Amino acid sequence: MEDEHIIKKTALARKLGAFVDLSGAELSVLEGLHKQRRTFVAGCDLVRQGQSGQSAYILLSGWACAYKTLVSGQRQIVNFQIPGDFLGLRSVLLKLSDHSVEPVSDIEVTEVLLTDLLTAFTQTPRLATAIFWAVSRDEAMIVEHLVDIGRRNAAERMAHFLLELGARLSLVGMGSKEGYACPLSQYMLADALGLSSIHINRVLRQLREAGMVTFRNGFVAFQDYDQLVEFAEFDPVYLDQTRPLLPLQAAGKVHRTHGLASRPSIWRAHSN
Amino acid sequence: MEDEHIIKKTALARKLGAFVDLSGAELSVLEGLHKQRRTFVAGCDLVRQGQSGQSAYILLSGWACAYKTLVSGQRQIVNFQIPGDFLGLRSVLLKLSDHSVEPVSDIEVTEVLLTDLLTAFTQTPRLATAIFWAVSRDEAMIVEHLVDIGRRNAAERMAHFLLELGARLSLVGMGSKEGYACPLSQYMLADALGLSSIHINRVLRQLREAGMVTFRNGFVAFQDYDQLVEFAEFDPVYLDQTRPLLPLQAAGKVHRTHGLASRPSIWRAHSN
DNA sequence: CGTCGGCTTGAAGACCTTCAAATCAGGTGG
DNA sequence: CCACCTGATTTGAAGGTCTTCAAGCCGACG
Repeated sequence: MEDEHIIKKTALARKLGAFVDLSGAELSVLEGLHKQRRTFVAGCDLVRQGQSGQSAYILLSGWACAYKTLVSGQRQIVNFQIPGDFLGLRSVLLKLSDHSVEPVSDIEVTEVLLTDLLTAFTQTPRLATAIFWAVSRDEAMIVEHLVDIGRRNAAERMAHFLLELGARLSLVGMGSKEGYACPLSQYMLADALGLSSIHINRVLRQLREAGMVTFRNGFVAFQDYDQLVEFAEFDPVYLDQTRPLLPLQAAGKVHRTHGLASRPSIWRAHSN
Repeated sequence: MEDEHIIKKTALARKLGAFVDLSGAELSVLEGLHKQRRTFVAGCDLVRQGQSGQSAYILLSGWACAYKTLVSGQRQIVNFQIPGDFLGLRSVLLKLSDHSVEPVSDIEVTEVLLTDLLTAFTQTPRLATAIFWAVSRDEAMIVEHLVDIGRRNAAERMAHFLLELGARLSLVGMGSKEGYACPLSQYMLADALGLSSIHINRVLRQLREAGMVTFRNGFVAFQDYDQLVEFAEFDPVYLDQTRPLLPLQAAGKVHRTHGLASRPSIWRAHSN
């Protein structure tokens, strides 16, 4: 149990460690943020859209997702959280939470209080910076998700999504270039990617038959990682993981995008 | 000129004032964040995707947008900024900026330094909270944008978008329930809403002929505000403006969503 | 052994895109 | 002053991507 505790702590610390090396003192302040430990069952919301006074959590084990529902009953999954991620952080400052958070599998979390967070910021500036970085990175992932849905077709979208998850999981030691365990159903993928579950199924088959990636029995297996990266135009800069966590051969190629934004805007005009 | 300066300052202060009443001392710290004042011409990027060491700004006048470009040359506009909004805040903590920021019209900004921001946080906790709120609200808008693109059809998406802009502009005194001046071209709307510019045109006509809203000659005119709100399922909670800034008759109706998320998850299962 | 949730497949149709081209307003130079 | 040019808007027609409807399959579980 104590041993397990140490392992859990590593997820967030390891993630933040990718940004700054944290001292022992900073690590113990980080540890101090973890208050009450709680468990939630899959499908039972932690945070509810439209309610006030929600609290934030740090995810220790399992997967969760943030989503919004429309009056029509449709829902859109905004992002998925894996161990080491914050849950519901945005909703603590809004009078009413703008979204819900639901465990995908059974999860363990620790509650984190806004006041503790604010005092920690004044005490340990480097930790504060690291947490700001984590929040910015979360936002960058939502933005990339927006690009996914707005400008990529179903297959590219799926490919990009699976690659991003792989990269994130690798950072906390839960995945590799080979693949990872993934508890998501095709219905969840549909709600996340803005597609119908039927089309999700077809797209997965398409990627499998193309020999790029297989998603079956709760496991994502990359068959041709590099081809998939090229197909999805996956450029992990927005994940801000300096040293390529997956030792990519294609590292040089992957970064070809960087100069692109400095093209004169003529290049973009009237593109659609 | 000095008079103009006071007016500009009000945009951010007025926005934050919607969340907490700021004291004179806090307002002067806020004022102290404004460093060098700069001007940018429409179409000339302030922040460039893939570059490092970017700075953040506060927008004083004019409109800007944040966007990402794909290697295929397509682009996705993530959000639009109006006076009182931060520009490029997310990119200051990431080693490489994940997005670009471009002025839609000629704009005036003040640069804001990360170090100033951090020290201001330790000095004036209430101001810190107000700025966290503003950042959370910006994120909530991006999330709602994600829902727009993922789960609403073209007409609903456009309607929702125009209503959100109206609500935001009203908060800084640049719009009302009647309408507002809007410098966006149909190409920009297309890049923002994940549609083709041709379809944008058709959808605008559709909404105009339905008697709900007219967008012509750089001006958005709401013809039937309430009908548009209902059509778009526009629920401004995520903008977190407690007192309804536009005095809606439909206020009671608009908030009917709140209880929705507490439905058992059976209601959502297999919805698509 | 029957049922239930999740996955798979087919066929028809809706929504949106692409291609193509016309109109219109503003600005520029002859 | 007017012809010309450029960029933004508008409209039509054909086609593709994805959705919806419908139904069969499979493994898990009581």
